[in-house]
Amino acid sequence: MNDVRRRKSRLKQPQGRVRQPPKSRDTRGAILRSAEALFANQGLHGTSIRDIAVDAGVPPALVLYYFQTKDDLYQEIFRWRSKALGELREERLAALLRSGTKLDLRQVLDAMVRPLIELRNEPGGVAYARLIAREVSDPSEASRGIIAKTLDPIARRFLQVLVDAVPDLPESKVHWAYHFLIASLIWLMANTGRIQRLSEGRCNVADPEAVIRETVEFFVSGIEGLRRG
Amino acid sequence: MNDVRRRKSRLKQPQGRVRQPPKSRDTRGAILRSAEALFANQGLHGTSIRDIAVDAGVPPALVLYYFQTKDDLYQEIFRWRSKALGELREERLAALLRSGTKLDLRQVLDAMVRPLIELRNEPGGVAYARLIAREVSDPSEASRGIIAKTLDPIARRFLQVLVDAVPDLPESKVHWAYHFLIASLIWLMANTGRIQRLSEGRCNVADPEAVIRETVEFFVSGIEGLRRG
DNA sequence: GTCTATAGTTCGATAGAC
DNA sequence: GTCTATCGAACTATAGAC
Repeated sequence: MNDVRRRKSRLKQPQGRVRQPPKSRDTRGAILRSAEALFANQGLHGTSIRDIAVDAGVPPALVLYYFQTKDDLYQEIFRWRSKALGELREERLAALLRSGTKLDLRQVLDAMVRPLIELRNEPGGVAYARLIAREVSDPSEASRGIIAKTLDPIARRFLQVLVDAVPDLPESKVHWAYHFLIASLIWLMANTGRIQRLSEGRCNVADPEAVIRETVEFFVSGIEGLRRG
Repeated sequence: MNDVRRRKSRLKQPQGRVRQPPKSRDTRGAILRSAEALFANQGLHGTSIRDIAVDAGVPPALVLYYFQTKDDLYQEIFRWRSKALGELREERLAALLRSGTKLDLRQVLDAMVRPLIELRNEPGGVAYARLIAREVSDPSEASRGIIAKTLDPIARRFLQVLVDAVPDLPESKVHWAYHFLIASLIWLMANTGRIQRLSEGRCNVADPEAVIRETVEFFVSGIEGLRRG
């Protein structure tokens, strides 16, 4: 008894103490951040617990003290990160729906694109974006269910808003356009350096505003073009 | 002496025999095909030599008899497959340039899209497409150099043809459009099932002709739309 | 909470019989 | 060419001292 498995209690941190000392050197956070960066760049199977421990500056056993298994750690990164991003995206979507009956295509696309591209402006955001891109592109991700839980619900709602924003276009066309946009966002989030390499600087991938502008502009153009027939 | 490392000689197969018997049960090919499928679905690090051996129905030692290391096997898949695909794409590109001075945007995009989507029509093509998508999306692929060697050269030439086909559009806009198209192709090649899931059948991903038609149509629309300003 | 030490497994790769 | 057997290293995870 006194089972090792009950670790949910640690979610409310110091627990037996009302006020923690100078900030006890956030070990759990350090592990999460190291894991995120390494998983993003080398993948789940390409990263060992030792890699993470070394990067975080802790012994390997401590990694499994905070997160019971490697897979739990992997999942926890998404639980940890997806909350803020999900809420931001919900907010943008709600703002769209609040703004009256007339849905502006450009605004819809901006609301879809901006939160994902602006991930890079926050610490660790580049790694998290890359991790999402990796997970959503992995044919074997279904068993983990991360995408189905964190991304699919809001994706469906954006998709519906997009359909409503272009009522005179057949639904299937809107769906295709949506998936081309999703693909482009994933590609931008993976950010492997190939765009920079092939475009030889003509595409300023480093500037988030430029990326958002070009992306929205192109997909507005594509969708509006389909409307005109 | 009698070094184990000189295996290049096996590239010209039976070697000491002018005519092989009934077709000696192509072991090397079976290993390549199993490896391709497993690497495509589970990744390089997610697949073990034992996995491959079991799938191919041979003992693990035989895998490393034909391919000296796991990484060599991985590389060899691309050397083996990329030849035919590369030549097909070169052909399409050459046909474009032969057809006179006036480059038709729709034909250029078709030449880019079709060979990659039609990969699925050949045996093992789905797995190879998925493998390309995985490799090109991996931030750590640079060390292997596979993309730089097999994909980048022809990508640059298609990019140039596309620029020439839309002379009245700023180069940077053409580059952005090109990368959005590449992203969409990668996403279609990865084929994780998410398009099918989110579109609930409205996008017929299973039909190659439909995929090509929708893709070319949308990107023609996007690029033509930008021209009109 | 943090650490050392290590159990138990699986890995890539090799040796050598046939 | 094909096989069995196995080495040494790396892996995930656990035990237990502090």
